[in-house]
Amino acid sequence: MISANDPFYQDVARQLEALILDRTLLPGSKIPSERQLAQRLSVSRPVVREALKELRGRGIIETQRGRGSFVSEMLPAASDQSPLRHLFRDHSRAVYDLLEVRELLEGQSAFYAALRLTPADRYRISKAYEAMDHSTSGEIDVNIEAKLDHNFHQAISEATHNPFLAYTLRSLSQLLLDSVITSVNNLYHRPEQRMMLSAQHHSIFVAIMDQKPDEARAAAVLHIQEIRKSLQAIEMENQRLERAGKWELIREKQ
Amino acid sequence: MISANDPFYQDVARQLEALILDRTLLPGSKIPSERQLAQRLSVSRPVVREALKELRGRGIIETQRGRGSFVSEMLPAASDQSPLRHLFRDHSRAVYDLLEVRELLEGQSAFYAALRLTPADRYRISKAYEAMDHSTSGEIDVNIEAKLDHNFHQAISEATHNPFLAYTLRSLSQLLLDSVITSVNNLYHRPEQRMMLSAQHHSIFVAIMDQKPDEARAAAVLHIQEIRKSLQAIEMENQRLERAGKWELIREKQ
DNA sequence: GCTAATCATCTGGTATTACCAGTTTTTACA
DNA sequence: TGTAAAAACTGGTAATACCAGATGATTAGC
Repeated sequence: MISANDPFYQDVARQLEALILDRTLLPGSKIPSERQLAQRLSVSRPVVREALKELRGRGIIETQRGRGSFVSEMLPAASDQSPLRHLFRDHSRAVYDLLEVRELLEGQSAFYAALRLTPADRYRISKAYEAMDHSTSGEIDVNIEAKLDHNFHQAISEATHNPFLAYTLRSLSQLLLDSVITSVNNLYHRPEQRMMLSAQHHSIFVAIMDQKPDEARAAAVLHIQEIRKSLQAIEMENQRLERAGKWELIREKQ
Repeated sequence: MISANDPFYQDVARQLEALILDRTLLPGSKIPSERQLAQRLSVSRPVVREALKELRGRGIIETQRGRGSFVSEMLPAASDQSPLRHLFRDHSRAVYDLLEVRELLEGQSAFYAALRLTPADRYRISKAYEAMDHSTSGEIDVNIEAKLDHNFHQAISEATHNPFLAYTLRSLSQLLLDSVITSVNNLYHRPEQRMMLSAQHHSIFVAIMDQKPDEARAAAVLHIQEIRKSLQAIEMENQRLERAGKWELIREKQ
């Protein structure tokens, strides 16, 4: 129960938060009283109070004198992007919806980057492209490649000189980076997809460097579309495998 | 100092937060010790501790045993949209950058809404449109009209059935709603602009109801473009007035 | 039997005191 | 002058007592 390094109040806060986030404690529901929690968790009441204040500061509980503490009806962000994370986690088609928005924004991002390119942008995008290219031609480390891919796109979005566009894209693409869903990341394991991604990054890069906005947009849109198609192909393949697995099960029962 | 209704710990947290947010206490800087704060604010140390835990839960301070409490180097969101707010506040061309992104997303939002319209969507969008239309034809209350405008656009974005798109648009447009910069809101005060906005909302509405995606997109894009043009016109007018003001000043000095 | 008032118990909120564990500063000694 | 130890500082924990608001149970009055 008690972590060796962290203060008790942080442990308690963490435990309570876990109960809330995994829906053991539902929004609106009452949290046990401070005295009860202190007794059950074998800590003093001030420790519980401090833990509850931390959760309150995070906005995930509300407390009222005389009534008790309750899980907030609306659970707000644990971080900036937590509403987005929530959407991503709970939504079975999330990755496709996300790609739909990204297609639009990445296309426009590439368009404006090509249009507004400064020497500093040129340098930054080149550096990011080279790092990614260098990584692509070497040994596969999916996490690093995904991150460098992300960095390349971010350099582009920053070259738009529209901070809202850059911020929005960063928020959305960060979801894929951080995701426990590895389907997108798994594209890097497949040689044909990996080469495709690499070629498309090259097309985007060249169009931006040559300052051809329409070509840059088209290349970026195609890039996301190809990712989507690849994911769909992988998904269908997984469904075929799954159906085959079910058939094997039924057959063994006869 | 002490609010009549709130617990002391909330008052203390609020006061400290204000010092941090108005940059009296800079990121990375040390916060006075618990004992000092307790003494200076004439509260007990547990009250201070609880206040600090609340701030810690908000992510705006960090505490370490033996060292003290410090303002976080990276100040995270006080709310979901706080990074966006930061961009908006600090960026002199913010409203135009924001409109640039909105133009893209609103266009696509209208496109998908027209494409994917369900009966429930139809109902919701109609209700939002009627509320707005009804308000437009009556007495001017800018805040209400802006909010109803926002609701109309939100109903459309929800009809896309892409939660990421809906969320992103909501975040961005909420900035304008909440903004202390009232230039967009001031459009409602001008009869010709108000009528223009109303007509454009009508075009968007009709195109979506008739399920014409391309028309819906074009109408939505035009809508944002017109807002931008109006703002630019108001800005130029303000600059002419400002220059005239300066001339008057110089003339009086002679 | 029903309603209102009172009381008991519960809840979070505040204060005091004592002590512990980690960090930093000061002092003493070689 | 440098190093080690002691003192002072920091946040962390626990216990105790009491206060203020909320809720539920009981009692009294009609």
